[in-house]
Amino acid sequence: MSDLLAGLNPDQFAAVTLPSQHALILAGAGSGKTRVLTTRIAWLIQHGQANPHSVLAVTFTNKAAKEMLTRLSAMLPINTRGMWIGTFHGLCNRLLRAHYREAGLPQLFQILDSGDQLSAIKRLLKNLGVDDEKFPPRELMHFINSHKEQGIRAGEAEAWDDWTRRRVALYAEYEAQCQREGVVDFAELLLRAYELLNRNEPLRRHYQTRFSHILVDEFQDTNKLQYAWLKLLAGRGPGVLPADGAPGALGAGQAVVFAVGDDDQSIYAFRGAEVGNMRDFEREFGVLNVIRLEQNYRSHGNILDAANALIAHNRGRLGKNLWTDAGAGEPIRVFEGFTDLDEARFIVDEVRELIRDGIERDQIALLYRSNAQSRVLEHQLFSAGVPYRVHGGLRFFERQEIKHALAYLRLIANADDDTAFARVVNFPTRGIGTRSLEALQEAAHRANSSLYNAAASLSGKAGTAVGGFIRLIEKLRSETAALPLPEKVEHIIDVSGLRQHYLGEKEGGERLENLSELINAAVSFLREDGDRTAEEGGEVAAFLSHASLEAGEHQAGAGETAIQLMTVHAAKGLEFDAVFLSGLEQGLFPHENAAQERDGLEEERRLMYVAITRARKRLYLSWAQTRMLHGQTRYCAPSIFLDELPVALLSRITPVAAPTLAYGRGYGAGSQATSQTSSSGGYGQAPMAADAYGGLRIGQNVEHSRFGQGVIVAAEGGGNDARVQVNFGSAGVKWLALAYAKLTPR
DNA sequence: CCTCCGCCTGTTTTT
DNA sequence: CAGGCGGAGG
Repeated sequence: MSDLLAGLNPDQFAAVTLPSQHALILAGAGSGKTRVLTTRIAWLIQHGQANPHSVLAVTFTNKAAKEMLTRLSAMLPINTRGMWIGTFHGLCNRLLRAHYREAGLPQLFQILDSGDQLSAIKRLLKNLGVDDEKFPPRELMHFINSHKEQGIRAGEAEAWDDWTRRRVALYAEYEAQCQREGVVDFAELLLRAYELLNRNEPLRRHYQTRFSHILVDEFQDTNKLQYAWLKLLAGRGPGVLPADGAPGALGAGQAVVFAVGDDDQSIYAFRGAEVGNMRDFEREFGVLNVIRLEQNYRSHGNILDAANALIAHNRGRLGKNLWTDAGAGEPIRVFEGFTDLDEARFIVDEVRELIRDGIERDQIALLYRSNAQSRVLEHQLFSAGVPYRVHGGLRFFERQEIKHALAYLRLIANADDDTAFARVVNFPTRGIGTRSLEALQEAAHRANSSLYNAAASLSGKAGTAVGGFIRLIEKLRSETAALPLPEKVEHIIDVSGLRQHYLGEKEGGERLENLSELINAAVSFLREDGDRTAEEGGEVAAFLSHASLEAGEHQAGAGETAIQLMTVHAAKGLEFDAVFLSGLEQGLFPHENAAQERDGLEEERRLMYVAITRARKRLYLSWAQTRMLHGQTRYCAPSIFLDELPVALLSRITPVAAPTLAYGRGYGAGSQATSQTSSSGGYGQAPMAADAYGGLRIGQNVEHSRFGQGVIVAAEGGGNDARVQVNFGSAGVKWLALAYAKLTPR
């Protein structure tokens, strides 16, 4: 226990052992952030400055929270259960479950994930007869969520035009619908918890007194509401500032806030994150201690130098320069492909080479800006027989068969949950079509009741299909009432007809497996989080929260080790021995849509910074002169980010064209870097890649989409600047840059 | 009620 | 190019 601090560098040591004052830790990529955070908690407890009960630590992802708990229990012989360590959403859920009455919610309120929220909005628009052309559900959802994330209720929202006035009205209707159904969306979870504490003084006092230390991970990703929530809990909210207000002074019922973040890794502005919270925090809390963790334990020097040089182009940074004593390492390899296919082939060739050299497959990552780019890479990996795993995409608890099964569970727990009702009232089909559903909606709307209640009172008449459904739900409710959770789930899958339905489906095999997996998930939930069930209103409610709040990434990906494919966003927080970053083209990375946004380019640059700093030993950057996008060929210029990297750190390993072409030399801009070329043959110095530019050479007949047939008469330049002179006969003689013009050999 | 066809629209994503 | 969604037809 006493060696808690062993092995910490001076800055880490200083951060961990800070006196009980607000602190901001600027933790660079790979600087041991999580370690500092957890050791700080352990140190506070060990030194009697806090007890486990009085610590609140908040993260953004379940993974980070879990990691913190694991490390903490390895450091201290304490029971981490019951400690308030979790995600913003998880902790708010906990708060609302404990005080559901005060928060104005039913005990078994359900959490809507984004898919549920979208269907709830669609249903609302339909009920109100609103034209969804004029009010696209997705847009409305964004409108509502961004208001909630700013802490703005429908009643307080500003409207400056008719359209917005209407949207505000719909926001209000949506709030009413959720309230009636007893459901809460993600943003609502935070806003409700905030309002609960803000309005209920005794409760606020209670928690302010209870938590003496608040620790925040990834502070740069907090939005306005999350920051306000933190201020409230820390006793810094409106009306609770100490009378003297001295900087850094702590009044009674105030907590010490220890915030860890990296402004250079702020990549979620598009969903409301405010980097400005870091500056505000420093000012509003009178932070006396700002500590920079700049020693990087992850990457070799060249990689770090590149990252530093790149991010230096951003303005208004808090300032930080990463360094390492690991040595310069290899140069960064830059590859320029003729097409996206060339690029993918190169990457897969290199990957195989790395594997042959003994690098573990799961230590190799293929990163890209947008998901659409994974396709070519996947195709090449597949043909080469290299096992790979794509991150992102559909998660376990988001699969339709899982959502269906859970909807039955939800409906049994809370009959007012119209989202759940609408999802399964006719699934598996039981003859309840659009007509009957519309009648139900109508009746429910008129009686201001839930669909379920409307259905129950309507179906009294005859042996209708709707009546059958109601009886099914009643039957399920009574039959499963006494069963433990996993058996409940199993019984529901059987009796609802879901199993039968998927048995009869051609492609139903995987879905059936997933349904069995759901039963397993219920078993392991009870085993791992069984202690949560009491405070959250029983097994079912706790399991349903778990399903909504933890999408269940861990369910997939077991088995053999594989190459990791993911977006740069998804790679944040991870590290790999070798990283390939592809698609470094203007319009793709930086993405063209970013240009429209305020400081969009800077956010893209931070994204690039995140990508670079994922690599430990080897980093590849690549781009393609032409790329298939949306079904047509795009001519691409290299990303400006490539120009922002010091040439001396780079080694160009672009295929050299046939010797007959003049531009076949001089790619290695960095002199000593050039000597270290790719380990796989075929690229680099040897002139063997004659067809790398599609077999172009002087005298070659080519075709151009606008100028028609022609013949290459001269060539000059290299890399991005490679140009050829083509005689198009009647269309004239033209110089064409290979980076832009598409020439097909004939 | 289900299925098929054609249109349309394509960032990033955790909770 | 592709997948998702909505409308029309069986």
